Amino acid sequence: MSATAQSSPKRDHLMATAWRLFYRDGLRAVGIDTILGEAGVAKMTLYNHFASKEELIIAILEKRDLEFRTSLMAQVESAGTDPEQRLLAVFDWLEGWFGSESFKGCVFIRAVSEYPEPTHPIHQTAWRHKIAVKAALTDLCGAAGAKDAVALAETLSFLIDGAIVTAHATQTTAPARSARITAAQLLKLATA
Amino acid sequence: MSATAQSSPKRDHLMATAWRLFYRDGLRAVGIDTILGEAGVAKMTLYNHFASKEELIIAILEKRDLEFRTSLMAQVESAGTDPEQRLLAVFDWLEGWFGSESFKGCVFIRAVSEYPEPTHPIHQTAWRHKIAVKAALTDLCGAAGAKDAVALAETLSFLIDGAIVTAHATQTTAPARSARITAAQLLKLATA
DNA sequence: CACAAAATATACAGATCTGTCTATTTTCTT
DNA sequence: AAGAAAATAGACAGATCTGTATATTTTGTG
Repeated sequence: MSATAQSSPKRDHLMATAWRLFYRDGLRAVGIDTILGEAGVAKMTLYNHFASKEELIIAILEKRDLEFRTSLMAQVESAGTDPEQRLLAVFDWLEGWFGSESFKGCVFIRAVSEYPEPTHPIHQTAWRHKIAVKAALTDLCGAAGAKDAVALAETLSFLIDGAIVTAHATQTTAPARSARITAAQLLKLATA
Repeated sequence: MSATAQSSPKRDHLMATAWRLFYRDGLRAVGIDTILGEAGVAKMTLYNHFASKEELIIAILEKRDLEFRTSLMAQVESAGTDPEQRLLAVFDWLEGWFGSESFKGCVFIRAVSEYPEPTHPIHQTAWRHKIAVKAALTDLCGAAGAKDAVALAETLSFLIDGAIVTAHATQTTAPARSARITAAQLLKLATA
């Protein structure tokens, strides 16, 4: 068995189960044995696919990053061609996410929180997601005519992360609407 | 010994040591034995002052909430009487915090992240801090003439939380400046 | 000094943690 | 069907975790 194989039914199933438990309860809170029991997979199968729990977590975070951004950009595309509507579609997407059954905040913020040392591989992997999202926002801001797209994208990133944390703790979708209204105001200011 | 005693040299020392380690490494990452070893205190002393690790964490969070808000409001007071300057002083305070030696983000966001279930006592205690800060912001927004002080305070809360997470992961103070500029813009909009 | 409260050391329980090892069985490919 | 690859069960190591029990020593106060 090659430890570098990137896909296999067992590996995928393991990652799916681990993802569900990690997201629900926390990265440190969930032990390997719990994941294996829930997935119905032998311990050696896990360690043949991943060198350690840490590498399992990193693989899951990278997978989630792709899924997250793919889903988000799909909503942006579905918003049509108007640049402002495309940017605001991000917040509509947030609203849907906040309202989903198992919503428990942002796993990347939570990973950064659980592994607070910025040099830690998990911390760095999680933060790369935020950088990628900010890059996408920068494109949308630029397309919408913002004079300083980088600055607006950073501000919207703050707004989004704050809204996510609040939506998590309060179990409401309202933060998405508040953030959307503010985003529209800020875009107007940034293009004036 | 009364388990409800609210202060004693040993108890204070234990809380100070635990706070330092919890904040540096995470709540779940730090074990009781590590705290006791670092503090040079016997295990039974801890359990005579706190019913459990969970109660120790809650006591620390409540103490930090008070210290945090006291420090923040002191900076607001030092900004004088101009309502706009008082509100913006919050962001100057953030900048100083972000630049401090041991800055590792917001322990309350991190506690919410580590205990993601909203009904968990630690989660709830941490979130009460955010509610209290938002209440203080609402006062400042109202004094500054915001038409909808509650809405502006919520938006500024998002902005602040996002800036904190970014400052943590990037180890920079710049997010405080960015957030300050945006806050000034939003205040202007909210009073127009 | 004498008494009471607080803190101590130490051992212990029982669970849990990540990761390894081995031997067997299943599954897939040719 | 035969051989290779993957997955299995299960024991095991060694550390760590929270919390308890007990007996002793220190500390503070009258």
